[in-house]
Amino acid sequence: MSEEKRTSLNFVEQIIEEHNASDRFGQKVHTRFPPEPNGYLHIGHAKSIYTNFSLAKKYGGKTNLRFDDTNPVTEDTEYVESIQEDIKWLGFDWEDRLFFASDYFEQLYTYALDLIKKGKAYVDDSTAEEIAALKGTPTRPGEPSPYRSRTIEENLDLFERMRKGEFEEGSKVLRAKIDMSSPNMLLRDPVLYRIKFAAHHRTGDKWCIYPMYDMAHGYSDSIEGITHSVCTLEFENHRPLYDWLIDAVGIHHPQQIEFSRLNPSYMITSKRKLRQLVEEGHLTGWNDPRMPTISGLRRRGYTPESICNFAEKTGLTKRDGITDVLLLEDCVRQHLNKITPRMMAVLSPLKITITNYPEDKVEMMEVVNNPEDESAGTRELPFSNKLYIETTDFMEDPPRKYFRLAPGKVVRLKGAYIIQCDEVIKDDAGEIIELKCSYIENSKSGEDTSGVKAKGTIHWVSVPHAEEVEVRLYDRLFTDPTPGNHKDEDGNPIDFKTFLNPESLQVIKAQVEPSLQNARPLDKFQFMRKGYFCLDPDSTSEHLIFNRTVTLRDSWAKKTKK
RNA sequence: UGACCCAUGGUGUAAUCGGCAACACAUCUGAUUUUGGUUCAGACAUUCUAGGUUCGAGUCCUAGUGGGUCAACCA
Repeated sequence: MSEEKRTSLNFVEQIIEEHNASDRFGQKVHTRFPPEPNGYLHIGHAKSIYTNFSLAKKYGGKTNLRFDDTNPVTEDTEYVESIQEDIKWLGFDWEDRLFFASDYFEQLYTYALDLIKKGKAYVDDSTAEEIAALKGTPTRPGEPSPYRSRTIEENLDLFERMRKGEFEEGSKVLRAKIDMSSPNMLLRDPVLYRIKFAAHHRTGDKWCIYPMYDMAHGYSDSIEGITHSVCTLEFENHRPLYDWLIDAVGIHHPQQIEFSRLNPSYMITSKRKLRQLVEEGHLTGWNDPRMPTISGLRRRGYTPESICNFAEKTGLTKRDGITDVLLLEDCVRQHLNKITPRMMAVLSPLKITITNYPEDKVEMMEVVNNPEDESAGTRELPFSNKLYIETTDFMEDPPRKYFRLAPGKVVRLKGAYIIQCDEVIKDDAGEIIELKCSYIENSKSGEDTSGVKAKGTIHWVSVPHAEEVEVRLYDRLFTDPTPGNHKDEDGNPIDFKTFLNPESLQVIKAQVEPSLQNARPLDKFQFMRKGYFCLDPDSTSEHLIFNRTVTLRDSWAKKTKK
């Protein structure tokens, strides 16, 4: 993981240090990650997880995992499990501090009674439409509900009966009594409890009233002794309500701090939209390697280290903007470059025959596994007179500065000999189907006395030893940097699916070196000169599937594109 | 036409008490290289605008401008 090289403090750390200086929380820092179990975690959550855990760690504190499970109709145990798996995979540990907002339902209920007794909450019989109508607009004040002036006794009675299930769903809510003319819409008597005859994934049928987010979140923070409740910018307007609710009851008061959410280009991080992609079958599932979900990135071949490094590098501020996805790709390349063994894999095979090499001879070539890591050692690679090279590594009529193979030209076979192309064989359609080459005998890698200079070095696989595997070449899911942010001429939002990249997945057959047979699910490799790949968990020993995580940087491709 | 928040290279961030605008990614040059990878060297900004305070302003003050969020019995 990235070492702490940052000397400056981000704005949250500055706030924490101010709190420490004034001793607001007794020098403690206790954070929490509060996902709602209604979907899979994505890269934006990864940043939040990283932020909360690393902030606490830096100041010697702890981080809780708390499921914000206050809406039984959308939440499910399936998500509770995947979320825990993802956080663990990222490398974070909540130890014994796994909580659920639903653990606090009884306590929350007594807070509600307390609010009622203090005249700060009331039961409203209005319909949702009536409440909305009286709420006003941002520029027009709201008006009080006809039920706003009920007596404390009546409110207490009604609320208790709400809990007992005496009223129909939607017929009554509990609202805070704050200020119907507040310029902050959230302070216009927000709904605190609603009636829902729905089974909860943990409390079953015990409750038929459920607290709303604002009711549950701050109080849960308080109950857990959270000091710094870090969330995203859209909760900024909720902070006055967060503060009001806690002060109204008079309990431990955490500080809510909002930062701008991560917004990588060419991605979408709306749970609703991601669900749509899955449900409409545009992808194979939540863990499709093109998904920005943690499970998708994992299957794509990303490492936790690279994701955390990305979270660190994007920083913590209150400005919102777009983070170039190239930064994420750089993070994963950086890590994979250090840890992956280099492998020979020919993705688009062209057969060559080395005419002056004995037909039945097989030489084992010793090659370095990872030039960035000497401890990775070496391995042996079979070499014979029939090889596959990359179709793109030969050109019959090459441009200037083309360092690869061409008629009459030489090229180094990585870890083996220098060869020269003598003859191009084509089929009836004029397609090149094979090359006849000759090798330079005393040019063997490591013991080259030939004096021949080859400008280029290419990768190869011995035909009789090659394994055919499936390779899935992934590209970005969208063709537009901000697929969710476009409007047509009339100002109507354009469906983000319009920008789906039709070439986000290309499935091919490749020829790879035999040692790849031993790969295990999610093992990561660099396919020489091609990119980083990892073994897909759907692979069987008869059918290996490799997912391309990311290509290598390719300055030649960049140059020739122009 | 309300409230809250934000504004520094193409992008994301940094700049202590007001003191030569720094880092990463991207882009472009060049060197090295048995991966056109890696590595190394170099290039790339009048800090949203206009006033003001000051010897000195990205930083402080005033007025603008631009952008984001808020009108679920979602979180």
